[in-house]
Amino acid sequence: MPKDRAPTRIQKKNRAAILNAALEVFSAQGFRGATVDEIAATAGLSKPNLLYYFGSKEAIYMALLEGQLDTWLDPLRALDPEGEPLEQLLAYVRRKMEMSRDYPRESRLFAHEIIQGAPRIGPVLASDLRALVEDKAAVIRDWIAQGRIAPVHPQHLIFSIWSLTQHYADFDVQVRAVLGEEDPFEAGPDYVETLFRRLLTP
Amino acid sequence: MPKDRAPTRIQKKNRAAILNAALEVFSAQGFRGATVDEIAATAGLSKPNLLYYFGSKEAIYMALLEGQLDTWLDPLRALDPEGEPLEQLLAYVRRKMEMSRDYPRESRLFAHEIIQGAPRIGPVLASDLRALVEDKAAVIRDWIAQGRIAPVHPQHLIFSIWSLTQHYADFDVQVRAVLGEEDPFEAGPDYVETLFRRLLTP
DNA sequence: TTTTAGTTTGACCAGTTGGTCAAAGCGACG
DNA sequence: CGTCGCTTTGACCAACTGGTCAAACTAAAA
Repeated sequence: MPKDRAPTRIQKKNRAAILNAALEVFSAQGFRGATVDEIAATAGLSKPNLLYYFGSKEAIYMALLEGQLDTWLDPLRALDPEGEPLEQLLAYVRRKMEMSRDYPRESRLFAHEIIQGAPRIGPVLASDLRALVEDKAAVIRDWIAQGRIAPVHPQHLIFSIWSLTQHYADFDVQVRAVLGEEDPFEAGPDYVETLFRRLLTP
Repeated sequence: MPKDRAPTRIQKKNRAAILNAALEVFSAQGFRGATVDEIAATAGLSKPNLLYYFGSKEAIYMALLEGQLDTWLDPLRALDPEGEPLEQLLAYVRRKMEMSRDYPRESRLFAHEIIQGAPRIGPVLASDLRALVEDKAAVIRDWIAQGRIAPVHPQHLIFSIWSLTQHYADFDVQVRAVLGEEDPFEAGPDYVETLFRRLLTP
């Protein structure tokens, strides 16, 4: 393993390649379904070489999850208490929908982890995620109190945004199987936006 | 393995125990994460004994998926073209919500399978599921044409019902982590029903 | 061109896992 | 009670998997 100096050019390149390969494999197979060999092959490295950069399968997985967590949470963080309520919420919905379209692997990575009971990321959910959601829920409650959006349960509103948007990434095969030729992202974003507009318009 | 006669009393009991144990384990760990040993232990049998009833891990899994598929689809099948549109759709939503509360393991079993790209159940999705959804989509289109519910994309409507309701089963840990003490099924069903009522009321 | 630090790999290992098999155990019927 | 077919299991195996290690190799500083 490299010293704790500034990372080499090679280190940067290989770490990035490994994390990308790991995202590919973990998001498709889950933690247990993935093999170190497959990740190494996808990254174009030998297994021992991969383990030279990340000490264990677990270490790769954790680095990946942690690295992706912010990307995951940023759109919600961006919800602006000072903005126009409906516009803010619909922007969040739209952003999540784009992420499902453009970064489905990231979504599936978390989906795998959470369905299995979040054995590794559970604590973060109960602390960071919960705090963030509570914070934004307060904002939503204010908006409701001011009569600027229709009254809804804030947390469940957020759940519904997550579930509706991430469904298009996590259950992609099913969605496509049902739609056949039609691209899910043709009518999907409009449908979802309309849904929340009708729900939230006072 | 037993002959092809009528199943013995013991056969019935053990097959049922195995399928229940398999549901427990597969729904928590996914196909690859589950081990035959663990399923056998959960069922209270030795591994060779379990494999006496189901020839392979794959066979248990397939039997489980196929056996559960109807339970899975029945609520949608029950959507009555002759009924009152909004009432029919909300009844479907309510039913799915109850299933998420009462049978979360079944929901997670399918969630695992589909997130991984439906490697074993894919064909069924593209044939049976697609046909059923197309059938019900036609009914919904009629209702819309008659002005009895608001105009929405029928398939995406169905996706949204699936995603919203199943979210409470599949992402249970996350939902509970965010809500803390509050039971998800306290406000959840009302929230979801309101959402669809506002969306669909013409 | 040395030297040194960082990089890569073939060979190997121990634990796990799906699956087999012969032999022993057991229930029910004549 | 004895037999016959279903049931159960201990012992075992081959393949796979995460991880180790010493030795070979390479980039780049001295």
